[in-house]
Amino acid sequence: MSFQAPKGVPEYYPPRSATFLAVRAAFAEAARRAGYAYIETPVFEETELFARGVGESTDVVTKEMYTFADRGGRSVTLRPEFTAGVLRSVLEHNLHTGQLPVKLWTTGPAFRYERPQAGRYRQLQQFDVEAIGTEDPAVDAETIAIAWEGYQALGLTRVRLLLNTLGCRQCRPAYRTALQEFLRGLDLDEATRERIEINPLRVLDDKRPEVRERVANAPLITDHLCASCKAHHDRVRELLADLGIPWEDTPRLVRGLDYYSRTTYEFDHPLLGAQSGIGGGGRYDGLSEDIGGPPLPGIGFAVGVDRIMLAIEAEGAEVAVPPRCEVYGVPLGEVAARRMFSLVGELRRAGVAADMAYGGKGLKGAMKGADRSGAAYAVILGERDLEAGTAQVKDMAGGEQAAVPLEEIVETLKGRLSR
RNA sequence: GUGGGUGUAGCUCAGUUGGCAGAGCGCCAGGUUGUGGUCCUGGAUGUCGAGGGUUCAAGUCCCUUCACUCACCCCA
Repeated sequence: MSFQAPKGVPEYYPPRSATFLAVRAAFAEAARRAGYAYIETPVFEETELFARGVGESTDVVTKEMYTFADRGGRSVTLRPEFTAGVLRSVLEHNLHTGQLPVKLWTTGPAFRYERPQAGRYRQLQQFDVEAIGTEDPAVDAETIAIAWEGYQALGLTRVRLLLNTLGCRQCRPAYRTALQEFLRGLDLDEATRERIEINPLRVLDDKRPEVRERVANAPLITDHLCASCKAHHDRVRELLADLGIPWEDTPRLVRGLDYYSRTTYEFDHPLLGAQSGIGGGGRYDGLSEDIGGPPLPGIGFAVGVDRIMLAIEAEGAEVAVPPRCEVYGVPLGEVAARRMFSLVGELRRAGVAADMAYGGKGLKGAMKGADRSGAAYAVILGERDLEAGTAQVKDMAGGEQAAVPLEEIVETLKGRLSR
């Protein structure tokens, strides 16, 4: 076969795909319980939305977007993240004119044209939560708690929450100037010197040891916060403490998208290698105005489903998945196969996960299928059984087998499975 | 965009100074014609990534190319 999946696009197929769905379900359940409703937004949007929403100076916009002209000549872009599209949809459909905050979740693929590596893909799967229309720090803590609950539900024990604040339009400019003045005095390479002028905060986040050393004494945002940002940040931390969620104050944590303000956070996993961020989010109080909307504060996060899969596998966490098959039918001969087909249908309508051997397999092959299906029970139906009006119900784990009248099979199996 | 590593069976990988293409797992069949797993026996499957070169002879050496992968950068 000469075709292969596009570069940097992970695929999930059985049995791993069951875990993929379970990851989404764990976060969806946490969001639902917190009063968040589902929103479905487009996978692509007008290019301009992302350019203005994500920020012209970000790497995501300048070199990572999947942008193309459609047949009508419009420039469209596959979403590199969710927030801009969700906010656009909220504004377009006037969801913000009702009671606030508007609390939403969504999930699906996002796209960034990057060189792939472990945990970094060109098509990445995210689970996204947004709370739009309030500055209440309780909602900052609530979104963090939803992500935290998701990780807990999946059995992940090594997740770290890194917390920071980036200040607001009042206090950040002065800090930014102070930081730039400090950084300009350092001996740094060309690319880094350019970043000092474009986005100086990101220099703090550099991974190279020699750079880390040089910026060790850089001024920190936490020393330059205005009174309201400081109060906001303190309250978020108090509420996290109330919920029993542990965090690490990380004053150097910077996020790559321009719209963040005040609360920013990242979830990190120590077993993942270079791409260790398994989720991240923050407040975006100016974003609505950036894309032409009214003043409308918001906060949200996205978690990376691909990286969570890697974290689950790295930790060896056992994620519960629903059974694929509880009862497996083993028919012998064509007449029995036809009867078995309707019996399997009855079982399914009764809520039992049921499958059967197809293709006229022999007993041995069909039993092998029963074994591999993971079913707790096999139902064997041959000519002798048909004549007697019964089928053999076999307990796959113990091996015991007994004849059960065909009319009683569904009830018998439902009873045994519920134990 | 920059740098490193790796391409051999469905999967994970051995393959010596250049000399018959291999193992484990998986798959199929039989042992057991109405019974799976465990066990035993047997079997099938290869463009050695691709193209070119050196050589009596290339999986092995040389060149080119493609793919995958890890890291920088950046981010979920």
